[in-house]
Amino acid sequence: MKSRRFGLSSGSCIAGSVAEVMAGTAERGNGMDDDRLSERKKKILRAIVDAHITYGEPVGSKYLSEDPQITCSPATIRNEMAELEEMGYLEQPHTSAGRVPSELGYRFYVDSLIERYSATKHEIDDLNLNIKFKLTEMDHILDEASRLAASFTNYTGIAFKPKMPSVSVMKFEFVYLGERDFLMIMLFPGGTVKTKNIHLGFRVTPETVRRLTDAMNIYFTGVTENMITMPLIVKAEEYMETESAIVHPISKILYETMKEFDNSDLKVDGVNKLLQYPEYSDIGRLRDLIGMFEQKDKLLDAIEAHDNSDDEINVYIGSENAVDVMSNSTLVFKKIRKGNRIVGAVGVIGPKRMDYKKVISMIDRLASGIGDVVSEGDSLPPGKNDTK
Amino acid sequence: MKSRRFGLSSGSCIAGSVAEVMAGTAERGNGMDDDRLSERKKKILRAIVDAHITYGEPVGSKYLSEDPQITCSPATIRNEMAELEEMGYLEQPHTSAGRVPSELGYRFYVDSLIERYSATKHEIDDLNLNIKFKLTEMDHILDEASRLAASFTNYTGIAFKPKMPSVSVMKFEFVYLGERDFLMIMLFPGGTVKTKNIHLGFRVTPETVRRLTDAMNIYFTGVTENMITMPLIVKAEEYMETESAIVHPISKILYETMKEFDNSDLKVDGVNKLLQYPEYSDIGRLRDLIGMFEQKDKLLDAIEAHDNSDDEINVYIGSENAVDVMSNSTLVFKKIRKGNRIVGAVGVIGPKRMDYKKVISMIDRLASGIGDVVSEGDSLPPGKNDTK
DNA sequence: TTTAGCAGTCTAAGTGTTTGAGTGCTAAAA
DNA sequence: TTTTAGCACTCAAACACTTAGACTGCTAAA
Repeated sequence: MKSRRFGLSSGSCIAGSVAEVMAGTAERGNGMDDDRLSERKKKILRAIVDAHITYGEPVGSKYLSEDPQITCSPATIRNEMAELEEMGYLEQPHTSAGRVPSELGYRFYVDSLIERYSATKHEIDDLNLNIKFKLTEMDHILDEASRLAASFTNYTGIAFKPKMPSVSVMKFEFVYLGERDFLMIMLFPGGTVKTKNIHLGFRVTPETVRRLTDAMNIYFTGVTENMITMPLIVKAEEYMETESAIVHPISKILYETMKEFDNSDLKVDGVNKLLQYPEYSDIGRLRDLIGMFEQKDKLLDAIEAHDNSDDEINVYIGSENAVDVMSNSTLVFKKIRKGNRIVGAVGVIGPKRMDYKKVISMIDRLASGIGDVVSEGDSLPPGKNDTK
Repeated sequence: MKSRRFGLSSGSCIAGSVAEVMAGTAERGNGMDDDRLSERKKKILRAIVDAHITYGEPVGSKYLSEDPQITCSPATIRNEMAELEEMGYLEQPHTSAGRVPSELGYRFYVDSLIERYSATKHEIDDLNLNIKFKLTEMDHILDEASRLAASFTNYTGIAFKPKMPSVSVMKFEFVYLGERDFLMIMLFPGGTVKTKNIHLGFRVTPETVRRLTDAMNIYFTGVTENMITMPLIVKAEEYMETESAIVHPISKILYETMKEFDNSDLKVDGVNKLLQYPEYSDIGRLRDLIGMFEQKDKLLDAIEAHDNSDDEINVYIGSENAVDVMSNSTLVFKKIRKGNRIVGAVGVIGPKRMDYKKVISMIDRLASGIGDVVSEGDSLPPGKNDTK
């Protein structure tokens, strides 16, 4: 009965041809030297990782021997597996179980695979379409990015916005609504628009609001958060002459609005996707992980900590993650570049037994795609006519 | 060992004095006649519901006999419980277990309790503060409402926006950004502001944009979705004279924006809260329920279906819900009124064994509080100075 | 160096037993 | 008539025990 578990995919060994030279050297400096592995060992290791990713259960020698790519007998495979285990690539949950990839095993798999998977044309089109369609204003990028990541990979999606300490308003606009109410519109670089409803304790005329527009555009455009000083406010007040009282509340709101950029932020979407994986069928463990999504600081730290400068996909497997509730999960993310600035990151969290091929490819494209969309107009709003 | 399970709260019987006359008649017309219940039966039933809500396990006669409110012996309690079971208020998971409230039992409890719980002062203040602070623009009301509901009750929060078929723009505003780019700002009644980035295939001057502002304000304010007709567009085009080409894309965006109001929408927050309840420790069941949150239509139907006209809290216990994956859960929600229009609903979903006292009180206040905030300016934006 | 065969290990599943919480019933007490 | 004490009964949960079978590692032959 148990042997049926892998029966569905007798050809589930990695599709590619003979393993080429590995992609670069291993990133995380454990000095992993995959030259130590014979071709046959590599083949077996990959087959094990593949099978385990697909079925989630330990992989035995008998099953492997049925793989057309592997030509030797179960006994030989057992010998090889014993050596792989000794070398740290495999683990055995218990004596009479098959083997499971260790974190080092996954790492080998990921490193040797990272540069040569390509998604299907359909997937690419779908993804690009979604990026174009959904992501047009910075405001919602995080939301949509995490949602896309979740829906395209079937793991929990995360999207991260770092601190952006020195934003400044490109242009102010005010709309008079009534005696005590008007609308304050701030345009930021990159197409972000923030709108605030202002309700005053005193009356203003449309003319005052018009002059306020001038004053703000003269004195407060290009001004970053910590450049809002008393002298500047006084200047604006002088400009407003008798209506100087309006400057103070407005500058306060401006300050608060700019402060919103100064916090890093993290969106998580598709937590429920994890429910389908038996790894998280232990409610306690699931709760721990989800608890971490709630106090997002930890995850933020985890992402910000791994600030290696390269632009590549980051894959942190199990205990490679600093946070210990993630020691049974994998975090994959990639930074989003806009020109040469990092404006965020997007990725997924899932079981160590993650479909790395797909995830890496998807997150790679997603991050690049978002970067492209966001960069489209660096000083002008991006987007086609179908915006919001 | 098992007797310890209720040991923590020997006084967990309902705090109130002798049960008063029940609040109104039972809503759902099964003709439940609680005059059939003696005072003692009521007391026992309440104690059972209370204990079960707190500890989540069947309640036995011995435990009840320790309740200072209940003066008779376990044997008598057993007799009473047997009768309550016969009358349908209690159920027995198996012969040698204690009793658990049936749905009818919960219903009795809810109906007899619904009018006389009051939250602590601290809770009320906290809730009001949060409503004031967080909810100022219609755009984010759903998000925040579901989040508040979840965080104040510790169950999954939901917030619902019905179709609003006949909204119209109060005022248009355009901001010129560059040769091909400008910003379209639409003010809707109730303080909702929608901003769209427009990127044109041709060039425009600031003057064109200014005239467009006039044209739109003349012809398209107060116009509902299905009133955008060709004749109206032609009129606006005539007004724009040589720059008439701009009218078509703008009116299309207007139409699309107004259509956004014409869909009902549902936000769910705090799904993970359910993890803490043993009722959902069965991953399969949890998955079913969460699956329903994903295809929100069902839940929308469930809420829209229960369209009884009263303004009271709606409590749907177990199979009272139309959707069958919810047959083990309770849905509590209340509609949000703005003046005399229903603008949404807010509520929670949790186990049948829900802390009804707290939930009912909280949702009641939350819905009213949101209604108040939203109503503040019916034709003007609401909110104090600290908006967004 | 590879392979077949075999003994050994260990989990998962199934079975039987025990424990105790809780009931319903009966007969005595109030 | 109502309440209570006592007792026999039931059943789920916990535990111990057995069995089946999926693997392995080892050995000796190919």
